[in-house]
Order: sequence, then structure tokens, then C-alpha cells
Amino acid sequence: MTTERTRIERYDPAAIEPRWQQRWEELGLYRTDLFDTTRPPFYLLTMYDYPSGNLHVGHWYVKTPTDAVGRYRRMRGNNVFFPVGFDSFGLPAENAAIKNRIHPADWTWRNIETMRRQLRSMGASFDWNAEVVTCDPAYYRWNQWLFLRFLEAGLAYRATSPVDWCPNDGTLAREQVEGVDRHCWRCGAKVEKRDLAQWYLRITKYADELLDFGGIEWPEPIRIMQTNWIGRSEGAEVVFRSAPDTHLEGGDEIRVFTTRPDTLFGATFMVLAPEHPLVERLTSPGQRPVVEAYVAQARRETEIERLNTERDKTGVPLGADAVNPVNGERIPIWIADYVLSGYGTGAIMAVPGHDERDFAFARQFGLEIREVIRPVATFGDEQPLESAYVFKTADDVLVNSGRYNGMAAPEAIRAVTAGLEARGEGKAAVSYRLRDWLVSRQRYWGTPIPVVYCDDCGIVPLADADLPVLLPATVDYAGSGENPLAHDEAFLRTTCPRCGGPARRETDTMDTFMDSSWYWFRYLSPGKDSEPVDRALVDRWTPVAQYTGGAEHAVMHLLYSRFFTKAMADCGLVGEREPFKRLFNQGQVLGADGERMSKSRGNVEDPDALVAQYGADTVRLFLMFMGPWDQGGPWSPSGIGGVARFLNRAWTLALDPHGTEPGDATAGQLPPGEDAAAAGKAIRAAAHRTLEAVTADYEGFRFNTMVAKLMELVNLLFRYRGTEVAGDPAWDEAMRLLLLMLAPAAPHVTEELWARRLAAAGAQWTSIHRESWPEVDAAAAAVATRELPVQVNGKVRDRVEVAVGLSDAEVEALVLARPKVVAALAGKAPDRIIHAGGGRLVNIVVRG
RNA sequence: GCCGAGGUGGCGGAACGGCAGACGCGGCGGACUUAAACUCCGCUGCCCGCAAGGGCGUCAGGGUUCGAAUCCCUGCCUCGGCACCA
Repeated sequence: MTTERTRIERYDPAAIEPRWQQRWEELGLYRTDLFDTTRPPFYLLTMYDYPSGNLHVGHWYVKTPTDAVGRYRRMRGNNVFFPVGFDSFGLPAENAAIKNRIHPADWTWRNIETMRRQLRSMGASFDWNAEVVTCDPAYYRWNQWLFLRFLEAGLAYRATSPVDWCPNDGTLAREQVEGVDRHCWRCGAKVEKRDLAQWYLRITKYADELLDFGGIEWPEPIRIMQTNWIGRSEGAEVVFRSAPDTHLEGGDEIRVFTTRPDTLFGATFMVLAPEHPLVERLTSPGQRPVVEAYVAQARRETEIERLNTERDKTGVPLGADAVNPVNGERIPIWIADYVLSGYGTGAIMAVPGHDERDFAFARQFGLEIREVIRPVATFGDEQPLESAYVFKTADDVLVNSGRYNGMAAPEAIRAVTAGLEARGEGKAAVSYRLRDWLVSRQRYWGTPIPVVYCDDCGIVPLADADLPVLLPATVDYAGSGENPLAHDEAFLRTTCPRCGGPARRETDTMDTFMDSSWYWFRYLSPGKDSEPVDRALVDRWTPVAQYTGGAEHAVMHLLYSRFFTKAMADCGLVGEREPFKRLFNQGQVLGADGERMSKSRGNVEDPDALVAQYGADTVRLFLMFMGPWDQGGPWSPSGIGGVARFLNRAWTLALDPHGTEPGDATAGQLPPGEDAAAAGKAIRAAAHRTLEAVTADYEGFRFNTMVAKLMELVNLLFRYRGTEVAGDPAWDEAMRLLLLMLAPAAPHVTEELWARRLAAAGAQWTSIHRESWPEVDAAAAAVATRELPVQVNGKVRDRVEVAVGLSDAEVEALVLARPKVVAALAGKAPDRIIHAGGGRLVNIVVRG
């Protein structure tokens, strides 16, 4: 016994997919001709990966919809460039090296090999010719070259300051320290502070420019995060002076930054950070022991303890006073760890009446709290302040502030600043939260920083001709996590490029975020060995038209990349000042437990088994179908069968339009009351309406509804399978559109079915991925009648099938005659009739 | 504490201020099969009702509107970011 369905060839992705992947590769289908000017360029970039050695579901979640976008853009006529590469320097390679006594390079390259294979199984249209691997000297020598340019331009410098120190990763940039508990972004270890001489990049020079997102289309939340991270505050710098005292001559300038110069009369004490350079000088002999003890304690404490806002405020007085420039008052100077050395000037004027932190401190130590700003509404009802009053609207006016009394706060901010400026005691100033980017890392597996230390000449940058500074091939970890370069004499010993005398190499390597800050430029000319970037190609192809990746890099990679582009532009290397024209942040796929996927949690999901069972096309489609792409969510493969069924049904429609299912009682019959002509119309209308909607969904990255609409079309065609219209021109047109619409998302099965169509028609084979995106036939998409919902007082009471294009009066006549409407009106006359949304709905309003 | 994104059936999720729950999973019923799996067809928000039908429904409470999941206000909850930044 055979049934209809067992006769057709089964959809077997395992047989189809590798075959087409190989064919595409042989044909070089996705090799982009960067010099082709006949089509508009479209640079499609997705964040490159760290070669951890295994591709998990998260990688698929980012890459396969991005690939669909690329394929869609190709069909729309763009010359699409979609490269891949590996962000291959970094700590995990070293950890593996220490643990397994294997060279980080071997470990890394082996992983890259595995991941290349896994990436190919996606069937994505990557241009492998452009591959970049950052741990390759052919790449990292240009990190060094760029570093030298930045050094020349004053954008790189070395400085000693307290830095964030992770026991595993060594120093960290500020962006790389996360959470209340101050842990390392990568390994999660608690971070401490150390005083070290380190290399920095001057990102703060671009603070204002980085706040300007003009000309780029980035998601609002990312722009807000970057804006907050940069943290621009406008205010004034005010000069206080130390007051003469028995131990002090007085007159030392103590500069403070404040956003509230209008509260200057309320400054009743000053606070310096414990690290402030004037602490030593200002401290009175009597206070010296307690001050020194406090400074030592602050130094010892971790940042976690210092930054804990729940904790009671601590601090000690220096035993010296300062003079308030506006009123000549002497106010005591304290040190306290709530004042940070790294922000503003590292010193504040404390206005306890109008700053919550100063208020808490004043309460703690019994210092004077003076009210200098008061809402107009409370005049005549003066109460002592219960908490700091921080507002500064036009209804908040100055009191106890000499000649500024009665002035509104916003105006007073300007007036007080102008007054200070006139007397040389201050000026308008801007302060930023953003710090310069600390790029030194005490690690082996990174780009060596190309400078040497000469006893005679000091810090000497290498000449371009001396690049690259190669990592030594042998690496001895000596069983510890310490930087092996620091005790590798063969590496260390060198000669000074300036005087020829003995010198020692810098042993710090660069933060791996340096690598990822310009890699997309290198994709355009990965083999070029005379320059880091090919200016002509960069000018034609950048900024990147569309970038995709996770939002977790909002203030790291995505900010550094913007900085690098601007810095490179200022060095004359590139023309554009923004790297990525459009950015889309897809959501994160979490483990089944709802937590972030990680090896340590053991909740990492590999798609391999699913790919083996269902094929890459089904996995791709399922990931797109799960939900909105920017949402992500916990991983659950429970719905994948539905997507697999959908592709199977499409397969069946394509190969066996005339077949029927024995289990279907109505199989082979047109819907009741429909003839062949009507059925053909309905099929064409559905196909073209689907095309219209699917096109909009691809444009808007709404892949979940895109898939849903294709499912609807397949469901509809399935109802006509085996009927007299199956296989006729309308049906065939719908099938053609279906395959074209599905091609970007499910490239293998559509290629297979397309090839069979062409073969059946006796036509020569061409790839479906070289086809153009079809045009909507508006006439075909139009429908003659529609179901009109009828509301009475906003509640749906009836639905009427009406011809499209009736006048309002005709619709009203029709609708008011309906028994259900009559019943709902209960004899009352309509008060108003609203025809909403161009005839989409009627609402009859009755009163009483 | 501040900033951002959310809260819709048993589940993932649809819905230009206009038919809430598209599409899929799961569930129920049926067909096909010796049987099962596969496949196909139908039903499936909750409550009342034999039915026709009716009522209630988008975190909670208010408001705007002929009409609110959608806009506004208040509150609660979840997730992400920042966190003594003067």
C-alpha cells in the first residue's frame, strides 16, 4: 500500500545543504567585487567573534538574520559586502595555555579552524576572502602602526595614576569594570586599585563630538547609554584659597567644579579627595596623624567599599580653612572618600543645604547647613531643612546670598559665574564623567606596544620600519598567570632606535578592544602590507551601512570604534568620522534557565543537534520566528517542529501540487461557492499581499512576522493543493513569489526548489540568490469585498461583507438594516455614525 | 536612587488610536493506518448557556476619546545599564 504522500521525494536537508554550500563556494557567489561600481555598495557588518572554539545558539541568532538582510539587499540590487573574521587575542587563550600547556596561538588557530567549519554550516553569504584574524601579525602590526600615529598626534600617552586592577586580566579600562561590586567584565573577579604607569588613549578629547549622533541611525537606548557614560555636566570652576593659619601662609588655590554656582553662599565647608595633591601641604601638625591614617585607609579600601552609597560617610578635617571667594568667609577643609580624585578637580565646595551627599556628611559631623535656595511658594512659612533641597527652577530663588537675594536660580547660575569670572575667581566650565581609555594590559596574548625604554633617551617609540614587534614564539608561563613577556629576556633586550644603546621593550600589550576598533576598515583590504587601510575602498564603502550585534558593547566596543574612527580621520587615514551608519542590536538568547549563557553555568546551547535533525534552514527560520529580533529571551527549541513542518509543506507544494492527503475529506475540492476563476484571483491576491507585507518586514527587520506571513501563504496554497487550480499560472506565480520571498531566510531549500523549477521548465540553471526581488502587482493585491465590523457604542455587534468603494451613505443604509444592529439599537436613533480608518470599521453612537 | 526596555491565552508571540489573541507550540477531536509514528482536516482566551446568544477580558487604578493593549497620569512587578560624577 502506498499513499500519495509517500511517493514524493522527502525533504532531506542533510542531502541538500552541504551540496549547495559547496556549489556556492565553487562559484564564488558571495565573493564581493569591491571595485564594482555598477551597483550601489552595501557594507553589511556583524560583530566578529572571539574564537572560543564552539559556535552556540547565540552566534546563530545574530548571524543568520543578518545574512537574510544581506541576501535581501542583494536581491534589491545592492553590491553587498558581508565579511567575517575573528577577534582572536584575549585571555581565554592564555587560560587554556596555562591549564593545558599549549601555546595560545595553537589553541586559537585550532578554534578558528573549528569555527570556520561551523560558520559554513549556517549557509551564510559570508565573503571568506576578506577574513581578518587579529592575532595574525599581518593584522596586529597595524595596531602598532596606528598606536605610533596616535602617539605622534598626542592621542596616546603614558601616565601614572590609580588604575583598576583585575587579578586575572591586570589593568582594565573603566568601561570594563561593572556592577556595584566592581567586577571584571570578562572574568567576573573583584577589581582593586593600583598605582601604575600605563598607556592611555585620549578619548576625552572627543567627548563633545561623541555626544553628537547626527547623521547616524542608532537605537535610542544605545545613544542614551553612551551619552550618560560620557556624562557631560555644565557648571563653573571656582577658585577657593587656603586661609592663613599658624601652620600655613595661605593663598593656595583650591579649584573646585560645581554645577551649582548659584549655591556658592551655601558652601559651609570644603572636601578634598584623600588623594588630592594639596592634602599634604594643608594639613595642620595637630591633624597630621588622623589625616595620614585616613589617607592610608582610603588607599587600602577597595573601590567597592568606597563607592558603597549605603555606608555612612567618613572623613577627617585637615585643620585648615579656605576662604569662600564670594563672601570672604572662612570654612573648614575636610578630606573624605566620597569625593573622587578622578572627577572634576578632585575637590568640592560642600553645600549641605542643596546637595544630598553634603547634607549627609554635614549631619554626620555636625557641620553647618545653610539654606540659600528656596521655592517662592514657601516664603512666609520658613522651616528648617529636613533634607537637601536640590531643585533649581525659575520658582526657586536665592536667599542668604548677599546681592543675589531674590534672583531665580537659573539666572543666578549665570550671574554668579559672570561675577566670579570678572574677579578672576572662577569661570564657566564643563566636566565629563568619561575618562581616557587605559589600553595597557599585562598579558602575553595581545598586540605588543611598540615602544622601548632607554636609560638615556627615556620612552622611545619604534620606527615604522621596525614593525611588527612580534610576540615571541615560545612562551613560559612559569606556572603563574603573570605576563611571560616581563621575564622573557630575549624579548626584553633590544637597542634604542634613537641612540643605539641598550634598551628594554615595553612588556604591556594592548587592550583587545584596540583590535576591534578598526577591523571593519581592514576587511576591505585584509592582505594589504603597505598600509593599514586602502583609502580609496574605505571612502567608497564606509561608513558601514548596517551593523548588527549585541547591546552589551554599548560603552565599550561601540564607543571605542567611534573614537577610533574620529582619531583615524584626524590622522588623515580615513575620511568619515563615524564608523557605522545604522546599528541594530539584536536581543540576547538566554539559557533555558533565563540566565546569560556561559560555560560555568552549564547552560550553553549548541545548535548542532538541531541542525543535524532539522537542517540549517529550519534552525535559521526558527531563530527568526521566535520573536522580535531585538528582544531575545530564554532558549527553548519546543516550537521548532512548527517551522520544520512549514518548510516541509512548502516542499510538498513545490514538488507535488496535484497530490492530495488521504486524511482530508475535502481534498481536491475548491472551497464551497468558489470557481476556478475566483480561486485564481484569491491566490494571486494572497501572494501579492504577502509580498507587500514581507517586503516591509525585511526592511524593518521584523523577521518573526515575515515568517508568519509566509506560513499563512503556504497554508492558503495548501487548501488549493490537488484542486483544479493547482499548477495553473496563478498558482505557479504564487509559488515563484513564495520561493523568492523565502530565499533570504532559508537559502538552501529555496535554491533546491528553484533548481528543480528551472529544470522542469527546461531552463538553464541560475541561482535563486542572483534573482531580483519581485514587484508587487497592486491590481492583483486588491480585493473586491471586505468584512466590515459594525460597532454600536464601541462594541462589535455585527460583521457585514461589503463591496470595496461604497459611499458612507450606502454603507450606513446597509448596516442599519442588519437585524443584529437593529436589536442593539433597541429602537433608539443613531446619534452619530463614525466611518473609521477609510472604511475599515463603522461605529454607531447612540445616547441614553 | 537615577536612566532605559518591558508586562497581552497554558507557552513563544500578533495587532497604522478602529474586529484583541495573526502565526507557531501545546491541548482536544477526527481522517489516514492492521496498529503506532508521520501526515492531513477541524476546534481551542475565560465564564454562563442544550443552543441561539450573552457577559468578562491586554499588570492594577484613574483620565482623554465615538472608540484605548496602543495616548496621558499614579502605582506595582520583571529585565538591562549606571551608581557618592559634585
